[in-house]
Amino acid sequence: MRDNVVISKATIDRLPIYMRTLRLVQEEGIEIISSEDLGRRLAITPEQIRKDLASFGQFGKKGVGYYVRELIRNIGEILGLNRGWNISIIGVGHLGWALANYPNFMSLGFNLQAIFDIDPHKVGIKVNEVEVFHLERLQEIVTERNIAIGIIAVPEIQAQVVTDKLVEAGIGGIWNFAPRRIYAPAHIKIINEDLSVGLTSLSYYLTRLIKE
Amino acid sequence: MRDNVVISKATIDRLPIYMRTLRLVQEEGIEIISSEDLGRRLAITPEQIRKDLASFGQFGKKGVGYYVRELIRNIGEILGLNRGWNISIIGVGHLGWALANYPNFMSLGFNLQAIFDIDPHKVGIKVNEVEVFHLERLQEIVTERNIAIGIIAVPEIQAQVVTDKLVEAGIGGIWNFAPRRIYAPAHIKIINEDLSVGLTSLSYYLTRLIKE
DNA sequence: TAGATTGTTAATCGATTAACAATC
DNA sequence: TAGATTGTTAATCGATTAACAATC
Repeated sequence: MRDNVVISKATIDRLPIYMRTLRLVQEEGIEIISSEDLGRRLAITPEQIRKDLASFGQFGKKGVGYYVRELIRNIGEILGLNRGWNISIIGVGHLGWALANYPNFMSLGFNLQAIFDIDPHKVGIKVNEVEVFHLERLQEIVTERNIAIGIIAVPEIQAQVVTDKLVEAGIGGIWNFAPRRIYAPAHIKIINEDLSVGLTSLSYYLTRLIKE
Repeated sequence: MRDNVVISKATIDRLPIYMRTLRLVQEEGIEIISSEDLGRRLAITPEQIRKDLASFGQFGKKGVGYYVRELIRNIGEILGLNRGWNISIIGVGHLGWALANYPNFMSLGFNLQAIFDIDPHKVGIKVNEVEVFHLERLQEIVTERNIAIGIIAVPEIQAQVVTDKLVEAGIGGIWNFAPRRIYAPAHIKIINEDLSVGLTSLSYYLTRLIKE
């Protein structure tokens, strides 16, 4: 990455989309793609794509385009997907269960190492071949298995307690599905995934579409 | 809303967050709140909150603040949550199952009216008291029950076929969980919820945190 | 009335789009 | 070489922040 250039969150959020599409492109046997063609597939302007990529380096060839294989490798490198992050899910409710079975995480380079819950009926079972541990053992397992990311899938009311435990256990980042703000020290990166926002904004747009 | 003022997507996406927090505030028995106090709870600047709200009308009282009850009603009105939208889920995999059991939708004013799948083992069962119908009956049930929103929770490969059926059935909006772009006529509102984006961007930030 | 807080206008900041020189 | 397409700089657009008059 270029020195002292801050990359916008908007750019970071587009990189996974580029990655996903480039993989499809690769499966189609296409070896070189222009920003024009990629943009058409993504409904993103070619200028935007070139700008995003150029903020990390020169990945394309003028007059030619981008080598798909190489670009996938480069974006993977930028996103740190080749690091094989170990992750864990806290909470085996419906959502935790679904996340544990989400097929795309592994193909992106994440390894689900452990699941935690406090329900004695759940502790000890396996979900998608991953063991469910009692939350008491969080610190121990996180250290032992070098887990960097905690996914919070517990009820809202327990989200902060779990956050505190994750921080104490030395986690680096949290992906929070509880619909509330959680507090953690500044060096912990938090991504909030509030499912009610999407549906509610849909309601907003439909109201306007149908009213007018 | 003020005439010919386009409201930014960023503003729309903050309204559900305001709503959620105002409800908590209300439960605490607080009747009046200033943009300052609300901002502190949300980690959003008070100016931002006032600007967002002011784009829809004058909901506050100068020198006083916002009446919580009234503001909740007003935001609900703006978002169209009082319309009692009928919604449906397509696909009873792990994710569809989790969404059918998501507790927050109903409290936001959405009624899950039907679930669809093609698996004969799933057709006829009930998930969270809602019946699973065969996808063949989509058109019929959508019309009959006045369903406005379809939630796509099918595998990637089937997302476009399901989209086409939803459009044909006369749905107004689609909430898409399949990690790919779906195509629909311009009058259909689509919200994409790509779960891999959040985790991948977390990987990006951790890479930088841990490297430097 | 005095203090507090909104709503709005102006200033700043950031992100996207346009244009084009560089070059494969 | 001629055509194509990147990478980068400049122009535009949009969103956030600052400032303050209005007023409860």
